[in-house]
Amino acid sequence: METIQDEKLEALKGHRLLGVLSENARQTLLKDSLELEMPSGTTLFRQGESARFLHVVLEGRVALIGSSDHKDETVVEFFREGDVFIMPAVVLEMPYLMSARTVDDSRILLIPATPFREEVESNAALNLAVTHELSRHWRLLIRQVKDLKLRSAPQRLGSYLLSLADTDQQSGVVELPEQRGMLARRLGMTPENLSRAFNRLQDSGVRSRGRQVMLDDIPALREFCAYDELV
Amino acid sequence: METIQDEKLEALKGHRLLGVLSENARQTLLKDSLELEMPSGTTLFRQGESARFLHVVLEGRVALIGSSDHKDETVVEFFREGDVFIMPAVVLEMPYLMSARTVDDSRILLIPATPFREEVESNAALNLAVTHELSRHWRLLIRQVKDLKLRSAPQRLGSYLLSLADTDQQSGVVELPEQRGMLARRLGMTPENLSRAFNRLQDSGVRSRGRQVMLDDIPALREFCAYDELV
DNA sequence: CGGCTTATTGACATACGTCAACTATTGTGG
DNA sequence: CCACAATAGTTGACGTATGTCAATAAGCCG
Repeated sequence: METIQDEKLEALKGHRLLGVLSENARQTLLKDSLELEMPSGTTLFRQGESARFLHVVLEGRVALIGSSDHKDETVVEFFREGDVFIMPAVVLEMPYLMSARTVDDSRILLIPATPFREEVESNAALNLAVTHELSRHWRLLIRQVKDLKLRSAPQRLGSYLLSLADTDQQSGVVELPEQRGMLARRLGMTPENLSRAFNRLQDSGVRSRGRQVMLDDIPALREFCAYDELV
Repeated sequence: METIQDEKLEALKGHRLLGVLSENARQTLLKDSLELEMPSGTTLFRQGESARFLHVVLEGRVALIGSSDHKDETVVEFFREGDVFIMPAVVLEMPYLMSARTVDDSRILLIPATPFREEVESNAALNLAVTHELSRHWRLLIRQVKDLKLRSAPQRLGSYLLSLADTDQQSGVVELPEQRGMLARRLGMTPENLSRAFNRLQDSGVRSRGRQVMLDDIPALREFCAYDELV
């Protein structure tokens, strides 16, 4: 836990959100920010806590985890390097709806909620960037809801694989960015069922070895998944 | 199809989003807006079309409908009087991810996308209101994703009923705002399964006659649903 | 009142979850 | 670098929730 360094500040210049700030504003905003370096599996905050920090993934990977009765858990979404998460809770000063846990060794930037909120309120450029970011996030979730309601487990897996691939090609290789168990929960199924989903996709030219997944017939896979081009 | 009248403009003064505009700005923005009055079942736009209008429900009720292969359809969300929908597509100038259909006789205000976007970019108060609205919408969807991934069909129905009720009370009566078939799709199940979900909830004190639903034991229902207070 | 739509019920099919055993992979200390 | 433990993933057997189809019943509207 340390205050953010100048050189690291530099790297944020090109950031979707923080990059729109002036050098000065960025410095002021980040003055009280923290940078945490933590191993895979660390819990950053828990569902129900009040939103004290806006989080930015500097390195690594984070899962947002929803739980109902303290027993069942699911992964709502992953965020990776450069992604900002939990902004709606920060903007609305509401408690987190989910917990967050690193799924890789990660560096996370924590920006205190209040100064961030104040900056959004007074800085039009930042506010506009926030609007765009929130809009993108909304559309990601919409796709997920449609996925859950309209597609079977193997189709959800196939769509996910396609989202990692260059779908203009006939074939390709993708690398799973997360462990299968986590991926299963993100896709709304059990690890066992994820295995079976991989098996079912063999007919559509999907082979996997470790984290490498070979897509030998992308058109067939798209057909099978009723894959939806809209982004 | 007619240009919006002055008296109707008046009613928007108290609106979450449009109410933050100055009289002048509101007039300018709404000058080219349209007000449609249409029966239940009208399609407002289709998934994949480019976003030409921001939509505001003045009266009635609208369903956002997601479809995959032109055969299967689901309801992603309902919007009611006062709600604004499809803002992310408008802000990002992206195609709609869903279709929209009235589920009641409705009056809808259509605000042309480009002037709205320009107003957001130049008007800090509006932009801030947009940020709040997007944040609220995000959190609604998060709750839905958690629902779909963590709860059974009867639990989802129960949670939905609780969201309509005053949960501080011991019991209450709620009115279903939509037809059961539509509600079933919103909750991610078939109409047949919705019927069965109602039956299963009888043990938790739920009786329904027509659109009236009596909740006789709200604490028991909350317990059964693992209902989540976070809003 | 009759005809149309919507909701319910029953019988059945299927997808998915669960549990347990087994296998593969990863990480660690000798 | 190996051996072994710990963890993660797979497979099979089985149970359950939910979807499907068809028949019936209930609302709704002219």
